[in-house]
Amino acid sequence: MAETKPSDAHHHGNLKEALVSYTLSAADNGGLSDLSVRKAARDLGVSPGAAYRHFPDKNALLRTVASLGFDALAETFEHAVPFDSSARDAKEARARFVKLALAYSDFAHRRRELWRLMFGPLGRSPSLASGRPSTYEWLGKCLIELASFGIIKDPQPEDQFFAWSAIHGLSDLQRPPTIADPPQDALVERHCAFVIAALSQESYASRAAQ
Amino acid sequence: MAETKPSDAHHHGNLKEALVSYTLSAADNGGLSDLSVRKAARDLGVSPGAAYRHFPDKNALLRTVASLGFDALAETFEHAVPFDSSARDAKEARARFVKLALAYSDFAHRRRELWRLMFGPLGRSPSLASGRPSTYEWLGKCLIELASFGIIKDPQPEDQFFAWSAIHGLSDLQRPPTIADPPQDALVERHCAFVIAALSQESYASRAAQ
DNA sequence: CCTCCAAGTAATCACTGATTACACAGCGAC
DNA sequence: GTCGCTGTGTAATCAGTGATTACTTGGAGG
Repeated sequence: MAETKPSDAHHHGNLKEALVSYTLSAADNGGLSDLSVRKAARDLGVSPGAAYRHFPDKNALLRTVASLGFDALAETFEHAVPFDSSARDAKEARARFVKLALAYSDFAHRRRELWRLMFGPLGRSPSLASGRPSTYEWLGKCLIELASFGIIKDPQPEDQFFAWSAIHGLSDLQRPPTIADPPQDALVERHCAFVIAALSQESYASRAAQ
Repeated sequence: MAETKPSDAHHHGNLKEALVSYTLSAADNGGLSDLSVRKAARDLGVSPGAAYRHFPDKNALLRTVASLGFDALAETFEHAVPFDSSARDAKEARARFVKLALAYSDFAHRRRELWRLMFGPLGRSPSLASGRPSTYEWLGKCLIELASFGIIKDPQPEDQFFAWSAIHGLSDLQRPPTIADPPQDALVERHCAFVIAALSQESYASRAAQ
């Protein structure tokens, strides 16, 4: 049970953490595609097989890193829009929503490879560890705030998903094909305005269902 | 210049095409991740090195396949919403828009690995060959139709990009985290309604700019 | 007919993911 | 203390991979 002990234990110390942070920094330096377990071990001054004491295979390592990616994203959210605080007026509610979207889009842009890993076939572990609220919950909170000031109607689950989709899609595509290098922040703000516009309408759902 | 000749030439014949279609079918059978040039060559009854006469490296093959993916997507569009026909009334314009979104989302769902390849780091070649209109142009046409019946306002480039983002994000995420197995078509329709709602508002852009 | 060149082969390099048998430190039990 | 056990790392090895090279082949064109 010495796994949680962060000091150097006997041979290398905390290899597991070292491998993870190595991979993480590889992702942030554009070197994820040519990351190999062996190179990581080499750079960490350890034999190739050692890594397999901590991860059953390479994908397990990548999955762990993807999971940490979600933690990092939550941290970004927390910095941009503290989860425990609340907007005091309509303008601030709007601003918080935009800030959240900006944080998401920025993350996707700055940490592209990590982001791809997170939403690639190895990621997708819904909410994951760390006790932090998930993107989805964070977004939900912002929407409820917007609703509380009458900016949008009461958010249903599908509204929340729509908002997420729109922001996620924007972050994935990053730029319209027709414009080379758009002012990123303005683009995100514009999209937020669209989302708010959509969610401020009377319920299409009930109208269509009848 | 025998490269365009589709008949069997002398040794294997059209290896290039065979490699491409092998890769394509691998992608459609969930075997893209363990595709290897050697295995492809083996299954095609050819030596490993032969492939490198036709593609400088593995990524080049994958890029070609990604490009074909965009062609296939355009074909799907053409089947769902023929590019040369037009809606005759508002209802049909709406229906065409929904059909386009459904085609997009269906493609992302049914041919997931190919789709991931297309929008992954190897894809992204904007519009590509085959002379077909791109997704972006197709969408633009649908929006213009919607506008022509007064359903939305005149589509600006940013409107078009917003619509694409929303549909793309939906297709990438596929389902809200809270719902296990949503009725896919209804979900897409709902999203389309949201997009239309957003684009039917007076221009937020000009209002914000002033 | 003969030459030339696209298209394939065989052999090889460096490297990778993964498994196995082994070594060794430090801990608690006795 | 020493015995043994478990966690952690090593060394060696296997099968498979992307890629390159030198060599062969077979059909089309002069």
